[in-house]
Amino acid sequence: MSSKLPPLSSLRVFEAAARYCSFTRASEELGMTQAAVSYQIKILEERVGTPLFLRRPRQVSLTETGERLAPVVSEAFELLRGAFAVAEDASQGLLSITTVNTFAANFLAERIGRFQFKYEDLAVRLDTSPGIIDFAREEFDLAIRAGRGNWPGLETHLLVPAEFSPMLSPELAASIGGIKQPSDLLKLPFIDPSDPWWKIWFDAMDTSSDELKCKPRSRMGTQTLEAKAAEAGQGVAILTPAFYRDSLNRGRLIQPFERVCHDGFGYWLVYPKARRNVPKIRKFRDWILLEIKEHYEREEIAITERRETDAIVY
Amino acid sequence: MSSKLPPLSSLRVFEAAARYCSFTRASEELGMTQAAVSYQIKILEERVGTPLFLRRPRQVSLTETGERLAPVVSEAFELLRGAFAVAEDASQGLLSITTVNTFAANFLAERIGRFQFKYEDLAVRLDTSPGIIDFAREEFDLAIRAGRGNWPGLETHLLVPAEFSPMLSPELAASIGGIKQPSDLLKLPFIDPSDPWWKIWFDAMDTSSDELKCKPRSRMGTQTLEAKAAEAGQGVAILTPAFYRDSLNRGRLIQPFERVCHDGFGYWLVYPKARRNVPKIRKFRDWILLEIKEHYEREEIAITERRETDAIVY
DNA sequence: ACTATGCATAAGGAGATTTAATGTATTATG
DNA sequence: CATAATACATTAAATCTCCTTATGCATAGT
Repeated sequence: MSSKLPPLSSLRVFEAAARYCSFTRASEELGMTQAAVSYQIKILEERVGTPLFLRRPRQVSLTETGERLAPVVSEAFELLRGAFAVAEDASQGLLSITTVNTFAANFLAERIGRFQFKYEDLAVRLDTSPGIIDFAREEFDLAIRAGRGNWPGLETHLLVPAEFSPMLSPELAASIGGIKQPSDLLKLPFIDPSDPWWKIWFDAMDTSSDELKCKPRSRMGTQTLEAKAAEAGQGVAILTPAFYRDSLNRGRLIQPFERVCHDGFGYWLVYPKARRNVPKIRKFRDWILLEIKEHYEREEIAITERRETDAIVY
Repeated sequence: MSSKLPPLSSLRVFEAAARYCSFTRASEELGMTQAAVSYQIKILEERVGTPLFLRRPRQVSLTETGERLAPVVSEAFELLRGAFAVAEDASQGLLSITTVNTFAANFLAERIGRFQFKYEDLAVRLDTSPGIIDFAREEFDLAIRAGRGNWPGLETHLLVPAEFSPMLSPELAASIGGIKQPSDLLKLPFIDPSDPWWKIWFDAMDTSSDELKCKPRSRMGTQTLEAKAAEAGQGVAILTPAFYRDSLNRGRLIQPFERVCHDGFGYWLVYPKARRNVPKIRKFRDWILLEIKEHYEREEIAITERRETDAIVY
């Protein structure tokens, strides 16, 4: 199918040497010594079976064969150069992120616009899917996943620790005269009584929760629906407060107890270690870590404010 | 002017791997191990900054970027393959020879046709020029030159030793009653009395030639004209018998004495040592050496025959 | 469950490539 | 005309790339 190609390294040298008609000049462009150029040309000439350059006194010139070869080699290299320049650009121009739904809905969706505004030449593809992701197997630059952050070979940044605390609508709380102590919650319906987080939280509050039977695994990632149900006053949910600051501030949900628990899980930004310095990856990483930082700074303030308000309400 | 190219060796590997969508298959085509392919692809991916293959369970497939790159890389390599195939063919298809005039006129001209007939796909360019030739500086495959055969870096084959002996037309010989002894020649005009060969020859025959004053350097390469003059009966010339076998056989010239001298000079086939195995060079070398061999075999016979004839004439 | 297939990785080494130093030839210069 | 400057060739030694061997891991097929 294909006659064997000459050594490719010698071709690159030939291309440059032919352009300049000078081994010395070519060696400068290629960042090597003149001796190396001379050597490579010799290799190529031996391979082709005929001289490619005529050694004139103070310059070399192409032989007939060299003259025919040079433009084709140049063209081929131009093709490659073009293709790779585009490929590198293109690969830098699209940032594809896969994220678990909870994080997308409660944090990323409302902020990603700012990222796109800041980096206008960077298109963002946002994919929402659960489960783990194998970067060797799927075309994503970044992933946001829930877990403990122990993924080998991947760079990880904790975005939001999966803290949790019971939440409910103010109306539901008022229906039983307010929530004064943890056991009050047990008078109300639970939106997902099987969530293991309940036990952890009640244990931390030294309150028995035997009547709830927990599932073995937490179901992080489905908080969005539970939150909607809680807002609608259908019961008490155990949620990650950081994701619902807005609802709390607007009074659509209340978090009756400051106490948050957490089980070591969290939402992580992950990507292959080897790609940590790819520009678009760096851009997103730096941006989101700053957003997170600011978010928590504002949350500090919000909590203090609510505490004061709550003191009035209850 | 040009963004740097990725390592070219990795491109060749990529091209094959993309064609097969299989590292193993590619490694077979390329004659290397699967590990080597894997390594090269990794290099390239790191260089481009993005994966080019998705590692699916039992096969790899191209990523979007890989998909865009593959056809361009293939095209570039196809270009190169084509160009070099042609160049190699072309460089094999034209044999260019530079030769000194004497040899061309007296030996090569009448035989080169047979070479061209034997190798019809080989065009021959015959250049007649004196002086030395620098293969690094001029586009010739072969040269035929007069000298002592001591050219460093060049492969040399002695074609015809520059032997010499006086020759003249039979008519001129008859005009003084035949040539019985060397001194008889001195009674006749010399076509080029300054040729240093005269002295060597007369010395070898123990005959004084003081009346001739020789130039310091022989003038090999201009024999053709002297021979013509001798045939026309204008005088005695000192010539290389091997070149005038035909004239001798036809009786247009006679060589009165068997004794030939030589001064170490000769006609040589020369070419760069490094190119000794280039097919067209090998073809010509083998062909001409055989022609020479046959020429001398026939000359042996001719000399014997002439000797018998001469015995009758004189 | 077991085998076969396909890719990844690590270590080691052969060979290719590059450099540094030097030589040769030619042109330019004082 | 001698000298300096330019450009390429050549050599040996150092370096580094690339390849192989050996091994591991995951998946698909039996």
